[in-house]
Amino acid sequence: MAGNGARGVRKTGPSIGDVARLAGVSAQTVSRVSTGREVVAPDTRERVLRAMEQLGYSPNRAARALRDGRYGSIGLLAHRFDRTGEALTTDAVLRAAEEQGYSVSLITVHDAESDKWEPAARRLADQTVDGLIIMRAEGGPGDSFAMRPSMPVAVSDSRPHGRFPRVASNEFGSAKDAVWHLLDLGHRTVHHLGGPEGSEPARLRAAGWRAALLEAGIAPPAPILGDWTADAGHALGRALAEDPDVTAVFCANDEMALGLILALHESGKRVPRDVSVIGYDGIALSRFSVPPLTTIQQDFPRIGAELVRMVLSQIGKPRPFEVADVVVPSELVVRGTTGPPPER
Amino acid sequence: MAGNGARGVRKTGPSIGDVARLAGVSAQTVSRVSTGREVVAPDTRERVLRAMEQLGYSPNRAARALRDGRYGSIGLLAHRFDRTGEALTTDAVLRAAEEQGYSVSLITVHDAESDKWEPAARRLADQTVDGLIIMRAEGGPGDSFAMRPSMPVAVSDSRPHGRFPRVASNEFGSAKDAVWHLLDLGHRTVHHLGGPEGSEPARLRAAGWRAALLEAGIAPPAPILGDWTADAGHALGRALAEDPDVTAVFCANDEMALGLILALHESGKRVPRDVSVIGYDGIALSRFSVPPLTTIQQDFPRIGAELVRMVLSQIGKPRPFEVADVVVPSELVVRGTTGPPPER
DNA sequence: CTGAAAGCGCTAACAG
DNA sequence: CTGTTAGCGCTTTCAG
Repeated sequence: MAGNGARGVRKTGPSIGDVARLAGVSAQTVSRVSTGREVVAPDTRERVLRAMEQLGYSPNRAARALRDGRYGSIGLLAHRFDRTGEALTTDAVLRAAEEQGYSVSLITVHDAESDKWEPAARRLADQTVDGLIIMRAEGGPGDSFAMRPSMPVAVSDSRPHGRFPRVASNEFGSAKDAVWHLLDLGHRTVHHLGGPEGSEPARLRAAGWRAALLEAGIAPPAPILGDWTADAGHALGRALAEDPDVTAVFCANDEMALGLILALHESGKRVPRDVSVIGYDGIALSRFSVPPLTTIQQDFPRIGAELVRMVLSQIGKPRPFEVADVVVPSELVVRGTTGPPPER
Repeated sequence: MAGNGARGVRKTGPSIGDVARLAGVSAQTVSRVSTGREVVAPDTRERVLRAMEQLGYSPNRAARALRDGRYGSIGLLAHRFDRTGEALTTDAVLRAAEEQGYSVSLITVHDAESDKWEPAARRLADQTVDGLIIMRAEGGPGDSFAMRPSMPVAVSDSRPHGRFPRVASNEFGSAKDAVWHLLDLGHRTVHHLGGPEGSEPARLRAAGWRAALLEAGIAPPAPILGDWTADAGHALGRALAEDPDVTAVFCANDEMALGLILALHESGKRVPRDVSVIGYDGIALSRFSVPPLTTIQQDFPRIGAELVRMVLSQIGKPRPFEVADVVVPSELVVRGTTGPPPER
């Protein structure tokens, strides 16, 4: 037979046609049973179900996606998924997505350098997703961020480009609250153990810290910048621990705060008697450090839910989307690592 | 025109045909440029690329998946993704998968009850994945676990059903090592703060604890069972903290250990002077507790990589698969929470 | 209530 | 080097 084409095509498993053949009906009838969207005679239905069972049939989702023009899946993009903030947001996104019948695909961008974002975005546009959530996009996405133009996007914790709707928490205000809490306790200044350059949350938290000090008429000391890890908090914390002027430190996240606390202990300083420490995020373990950590509690479940809502609300709608940002409140939780400064 | 069919079909974006039309070539030539698997004349190539750029074309993956019979994606199934162990494994799986050109789809089973596993599995068989990794499958999958028969599966930390290849760490042996470390320090017995019933890792860790005590001729005290959270460790730890016979506790994970340590502090007990504590997992924060936690360090990156390797090695191969289990070593890391028992 | 046809977008094979 | 053809599996429309 000449030019019969389509050689090399691979079959996945039993198809709707196989079931139809076995049940002695047409493929459409199998489809009707499968989707349940149309009426089928009870005995026909039975026969089809038995055939499905027997063959271990399950519908081919690629075919369905091709036909429907949608995948039923959203992509979640981040540098990594093993840090607490990302893990909590991921879990929340997953739950919210599943509630809406969507699955979640993970995509990493290995490096914070913005040149690496473009290939990632290209891979992404290729991805089998109907929408995209960009989580904690440090260093990116830059303006070169190429994206399938019709792809719905929601962004968390990133620089506003005016291009994508964002979910953010009131980091600036919460950071100010944290610093004011320390000033109200009587500290003459507050040091800052910040997040890395290029990170938008790090920038906002530092800005809030600086603003509170300036409001109080205090010249902000030079901040120390870490990479969010407890390791960095510990290593950089040594310098802070040796400095007798340091009586209060506002940290950009809980992990660094916990690293700092260990460094303080190793230097013979007591928390909070000698030095007060505040973290940021409210990770589960912050409640169980010794003493329990005073921190800014973020509402990760709500952040995840809002991100999903934002992306899904864009699907099928024509651009321009409504790009209103959503602010999810976060608030200071005073626990055991903050107190008045030591008496001179 | 009669019976022309296919109404209601949705287009996703610019297709290969649109590009072909604009560039004045055939669809196949566009495909050739897109895949790069065949030679195309340089000027034709240029024209096609320009057309792609202009239309914002990116290939429709559903169509490609349908044709190729593969999705380029693996599914990762768990109860939750926000706990440290899961988050670390997830991150490792993602990296390993990406290295092999696969993306990762997350699927949750909300409840540990095994009746909930079946719908999840059904959803899964439907999923656009070429293989499946089941991570920390507490309470399941039971024998009723229905699965597309040809679906490659790898399982972590679960009961061996002899049906799926597994990646496991030597939990029994490591737990024994931990308990022997405490006995060697002079403790007369070791208590156990265990994981929930129905969890295979919890069962193995408890078994190792029991075995070590029996080897030493000590009758194991009744274990206390928690749900892996620091909260549980803290709440259940109160009883342990009040019991004067308790001088050493082996905990089934780090979070519970940290909760217990806080409870001990609140009762005025010092760690390790009054009570020694060992955790399990080696989460990042275990190094930074005060004092740093003695624990069993798991090699999460390697576990993730092995899981991916196992699943991918099955793809395209006929059953029965080689179902050899892989054991990833874990080992005791002695830090600051263990010491000799207090003198009487 | 059921069957036939058609096409979503892609690419392997073949024929120029 | 490029075009034609066919079909992966599914579901909507139309005709019976």
